[in-house]
Amino acid sequence: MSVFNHTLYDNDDDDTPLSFKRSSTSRPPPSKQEGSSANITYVRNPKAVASNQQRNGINGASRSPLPLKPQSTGSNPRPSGSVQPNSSVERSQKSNTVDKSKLRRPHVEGDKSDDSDDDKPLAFRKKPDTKLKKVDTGGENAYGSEDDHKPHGMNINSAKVASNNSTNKTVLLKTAPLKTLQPDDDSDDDHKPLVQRFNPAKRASNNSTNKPVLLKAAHKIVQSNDDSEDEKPLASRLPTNAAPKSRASTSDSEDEKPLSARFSRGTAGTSASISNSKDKLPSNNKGPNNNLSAPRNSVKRPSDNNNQTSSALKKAKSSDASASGSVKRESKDDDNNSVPVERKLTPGESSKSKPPVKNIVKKSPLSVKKDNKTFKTKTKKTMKSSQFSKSLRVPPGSGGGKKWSTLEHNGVIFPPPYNPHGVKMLYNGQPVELTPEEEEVATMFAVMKDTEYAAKKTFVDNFFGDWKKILGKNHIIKKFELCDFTPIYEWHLREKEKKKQMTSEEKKALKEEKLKQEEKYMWAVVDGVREKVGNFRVEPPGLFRGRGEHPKMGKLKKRIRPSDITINIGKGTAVPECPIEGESWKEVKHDNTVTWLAFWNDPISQKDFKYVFLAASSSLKGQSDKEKYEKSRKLKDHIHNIRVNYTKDFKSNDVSKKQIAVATYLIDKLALRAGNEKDDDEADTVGCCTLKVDNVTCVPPNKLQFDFLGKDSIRYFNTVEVELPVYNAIEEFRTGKKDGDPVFDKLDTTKLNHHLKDLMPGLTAKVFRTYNASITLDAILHEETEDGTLLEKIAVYQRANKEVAIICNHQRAVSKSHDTQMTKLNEKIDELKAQIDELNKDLGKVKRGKPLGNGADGKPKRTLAPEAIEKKISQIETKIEKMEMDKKTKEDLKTVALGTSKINYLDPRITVAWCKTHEVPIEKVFQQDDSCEVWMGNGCRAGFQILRVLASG
DNA sequence: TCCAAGACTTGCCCCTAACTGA
DNA sequence: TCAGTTAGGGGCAAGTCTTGGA
Repeated sequence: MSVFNHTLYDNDDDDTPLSFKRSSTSRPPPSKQEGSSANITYVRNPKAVASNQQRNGINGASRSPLPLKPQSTGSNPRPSGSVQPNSSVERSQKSNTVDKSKLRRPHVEGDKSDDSDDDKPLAFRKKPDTKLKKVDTGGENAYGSEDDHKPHGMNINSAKVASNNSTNKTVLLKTAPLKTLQPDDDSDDDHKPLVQRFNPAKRASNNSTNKPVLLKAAHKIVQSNDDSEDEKPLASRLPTNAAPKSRASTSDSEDEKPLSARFSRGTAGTSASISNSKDKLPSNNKGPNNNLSAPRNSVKRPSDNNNQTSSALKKAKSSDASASGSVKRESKDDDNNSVPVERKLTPGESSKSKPPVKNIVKKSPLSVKKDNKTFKTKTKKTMKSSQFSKSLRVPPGSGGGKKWSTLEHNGVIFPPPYNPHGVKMLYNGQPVELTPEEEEVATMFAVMKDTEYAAKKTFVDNFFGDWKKILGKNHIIKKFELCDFTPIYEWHLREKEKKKQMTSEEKKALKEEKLKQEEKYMWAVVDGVREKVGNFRVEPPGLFRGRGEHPKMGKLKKRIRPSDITINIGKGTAVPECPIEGESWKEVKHDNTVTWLAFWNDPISQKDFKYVFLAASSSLKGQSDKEKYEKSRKLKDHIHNIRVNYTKDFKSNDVSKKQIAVATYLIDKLALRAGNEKDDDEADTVGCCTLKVDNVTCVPPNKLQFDFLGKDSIRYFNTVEVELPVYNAIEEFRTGKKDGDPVFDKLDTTKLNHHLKDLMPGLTAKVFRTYNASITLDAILHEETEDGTLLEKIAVYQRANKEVAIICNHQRAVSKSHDTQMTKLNEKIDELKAQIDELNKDLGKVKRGKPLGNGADGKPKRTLAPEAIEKKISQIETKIEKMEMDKKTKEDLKTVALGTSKINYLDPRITVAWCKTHEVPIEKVFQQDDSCEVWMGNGCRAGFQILRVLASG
């Protein structure tokens, strides 16, 4: 049965019916969409429609409570001096302007039902009223906006935005008080995600301007003057939608630039900030992992019985006794009851005989003390601190609810023991005899010879320190400088080559053998349903590859043994047999309040754990995702009040309040992460709450330049125009502090989230990211999809996906073959152009009745009719056009990682609705997973699971 | 209330199978 | 058919956020 006919949402946790509705005037949705009320309906709700109808003017700004700040005017939104096309990348990008015409843009029609920008992605808030055609159903979209949800802050003059197209643009994020909203006010910006606050049309045309920057901490310093967009953080590229022409334009108004553009540019040019930032590396520089030629698992170890039980290992959970008993090293008697999980149920069987998955999140009356206690506490807290006390639901993953009733699995599989190769490394020019254990670690380092890690002092020092412990005090090897790992490295290369040279039959046989060994570990049975296990393989030993400037990089990750591992299994279910003879699990638990199947302490950081969970396609994960997106969707009902609230507090005399307000503003508008405190033994990265004085620069009159290393040491560099009170507040927070001091000294994520929960139950900082990402997708799809070819529609989706990735600053390293590919494309295009020139000459000759002469091969050319030659020319021109498009897409996306946002941030219901409305086969967007027998597969863990969970109900 | 443990989610890169075009 | 390209899965690091104990 088609997914579309399923009730996608039961909304049991929602007071209102799903309102991700949408209609399309141009193309009525297939009748099947209009199923029973039980079926999901992606239709705009009447209310939203009404509000849209109130819109007037092309500029959505008309409704905005606060007029957008006078940003630059004119058609050339490009901020002056913002972009400095110094880098080759930037130059190339400029030359490769995107043919935005390929992307359908919405007509500016007054029919847009919902004008509230609050419901739109930030980037779009500024957008004029590119009205999207209302879908026939007139329902609201997934994050459908309602009048009362309109944003009041961050409004950007859409007109101005529209004119923006330059790459370096500052974003004006205004927060206007709600009260200022007027019926006709176009200030949709407040309700829209940042990206959307800009003119979509412009955005569309601006794609080319957005250039990715992948700057990892580990990289080399980026030249401050380098304006290559590639070297700029994605954030800086936000909605720079400058149409090609606008690029040329010289408007200096940063205000008219899309958020993304606002960041790096204006200031980007200012090298000072760049150079100051830690380790800013050119985008070309790959992360530390680049160039790793050695297979991670290539290093093996002798199967000695080092029972290095880590006494230091901490207990996973002290209280789990509640929901489940904890049994240390359960006797093997239990094993007798075990029947291999994989044999117990086939997918088909399981679904027939087992309880519906949807029940798993229900709190079981049988839950133990812990559950009760947790629940009580939660209730108390909620009632006490939140006006939304009615919502007491325990979120999945919070540890408070029963996650399953029965759980069976076969444990984990260990990497094979190390197999010594016997190749001797050199020390001081002399071959050295190493024991297998010593050789194993030496090999771990040797295979990383051509990676960036090998050149890092921290990495080398940590490796050598740990290796020396194994070598012992009396070993001949004393100094790293005298070590020559080349022989081992060369052996490794030979092994790699051998593997490469294997015939496909040999490879296939190996693969099958591996599959055979792993099959039993791949599946678990949860409440009678066979589910895939995610990471059932225990991590092999190796050298820790921390990202950025991680102080522990290079340290030895010791081999994990059964005695390090705690197993979680259903009570009364056979305990998985320990796969290593003579050894046993550290502990066996029966905790049904958690979803992990096993865990061990992280060998690098003993206080952390490594868990074995079910795969992303499992019901548990799906349910969790569903709740995540529901929470995000609910935010739209609160976003207006939240914005009013924090806008009010910008000028509060209470510094704590003021800091919460400003931080919330930044998280809302810039999709920053919360920014938890970090230990000294972690890479020095920050998020919103942990921003340091030197991470934010005030650029008069009201711009803020952010330059910091965020998660994974990815650089966030963005210059954004903010409301004056925010600017003033940041200036105030920085006053009297020195570099390295926290900007928000009265704030941490706990306080911030506590405050957010008062505004909406379950609201935390990260929900804003999901909200803005999904609403951005929704808005772009809604506004830019028009009738057209399938390819054109998919291009719109990809563009939307890209916008989200830019908002979230999801970057990737430029692929090693990028330059080669571009060169080849250029050569091909040149070649085709030459062919056209030749054909044009031939055409002239033919028309004049002259002979064509000989071709390049020396043979006489075949005479063709003029029509035939013209047809040929036309075909080649089409080909060139396509190649130019490919080239541009490649360049545009070379540093943008689309996958992360697609998997983690985009509410799949929006995609489903869009596909359904516009007749796009879902598999064009999400890979089908046959094993799951559902149209939406692993490519979208959320989508798949949501549908699966709901379908099961 | 604070803080660390604990339990997840998010995120980037590598590898490889599948796809594409010559 | 084959080489080059793309996209998804796997791996594992690095975040967020809740819980529970002192």
